[in-house]
Amino acid sequence: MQLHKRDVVDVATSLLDDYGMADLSMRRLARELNVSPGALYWHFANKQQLLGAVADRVLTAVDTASADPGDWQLGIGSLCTQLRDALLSHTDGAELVSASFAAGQSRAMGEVLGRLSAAAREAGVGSTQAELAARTIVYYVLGFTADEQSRLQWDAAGADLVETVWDEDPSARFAFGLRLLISGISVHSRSDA
Amino acid sequence: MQLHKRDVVDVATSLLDDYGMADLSMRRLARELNVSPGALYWHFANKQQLLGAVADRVLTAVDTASADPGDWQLGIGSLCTQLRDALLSHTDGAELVSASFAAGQSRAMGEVLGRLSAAAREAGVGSTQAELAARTIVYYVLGFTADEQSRLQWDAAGADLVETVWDEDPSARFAFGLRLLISGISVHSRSDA
DNA sequence: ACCTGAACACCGTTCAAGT
DNA sequence: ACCTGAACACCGTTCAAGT
Repeated sequence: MQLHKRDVVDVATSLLDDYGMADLSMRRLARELNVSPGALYWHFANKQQLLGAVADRVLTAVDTASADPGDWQLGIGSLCTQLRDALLSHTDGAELVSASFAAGQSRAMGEVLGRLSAAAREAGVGSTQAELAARTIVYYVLGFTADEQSRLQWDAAGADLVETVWDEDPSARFAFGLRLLISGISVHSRSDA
Repeated sequence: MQLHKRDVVDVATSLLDDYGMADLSMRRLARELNVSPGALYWHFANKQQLLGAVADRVLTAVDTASADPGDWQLGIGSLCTQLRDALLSHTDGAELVSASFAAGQSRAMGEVLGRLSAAAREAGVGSTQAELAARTIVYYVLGFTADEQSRLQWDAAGADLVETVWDEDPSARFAFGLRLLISGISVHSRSDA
């Protein structure tokens, strides 16, 4: 039967979950799909584009279209929490989405950025600065979660008992950084431009 | 004559500057040094460790030991500006340092983190939160600069005229995000813990 | 239109053996 | 102690040729 983009992304995602990014190669993916490596290049221009599609699949768990909550601080908080949860629910999820975002291959991250900008404008900052604030938040969420996930996966792999202060209540730690950013936005929404 | 770590890092850095991360391979590096690939593994455990050494070389331009300026906001600002400048002065510098930082292979980034924590404590936040604030700043600087650099390199390579709002005064844009974070730290340094 | 086969030009890492 | 040679087990991508 025919190979469809959907099947490719499905299998790629399960490969990611089971073995991580290092083992998510075009050749291995083709093997798993029982096609030749070249077949993938009929459906995707290159590996980056394929990874972008997998990133967008991971991000389907993030609701980027829900009605505005009216409270911008809450809006940012819940969106970022959803984003972090989505990344943590796949092996190397943060690394994958970071790379795809950096390469400009994730449509979904574009939407996240849009929602965050909207929230910042709602807070009362100008639209140029709202875009900047949104990006700052994204850098934080991706950086924090990639860090968290690499530690999680590191001491899930045998290296027990190394749990430092880092492993205690990551959600609270995550929320703290977010509060820092939200406070910053608050400050810049009144008085000075 | 003998191969020393210093020579390896020297040549690796010039390879990075001339061809970028994608072409900084162990085999290519060995070729350039007129040794066999295996020789590198006498001096470095693996590629990650070697890249960490190159990252630390890039970061020698960042002064992590200067006397405290007394003004923590200025201290954070100048350190981050130095960091960004250092990254921008090597091809794929931000990507390299990001990866090495994530892999825990950069001694220098550890020192940057320490200096930022100290500045946050000086601002009046608790030491646990100071560590978090420092990481948040690092995620921002690395994320912003990697983004900036990839755009710079992209439209240095032929794709002219695509200059959007992104390319106008990146330094001012960088400073804005930094101000956001510094404001956030200010807020959390008084009243609430 | 969609895929195979086979090639091209590479990788990182290991390790017996040499000096 | 330090390095070579050669191997192992892979990569991403292209493209004529097949159906």
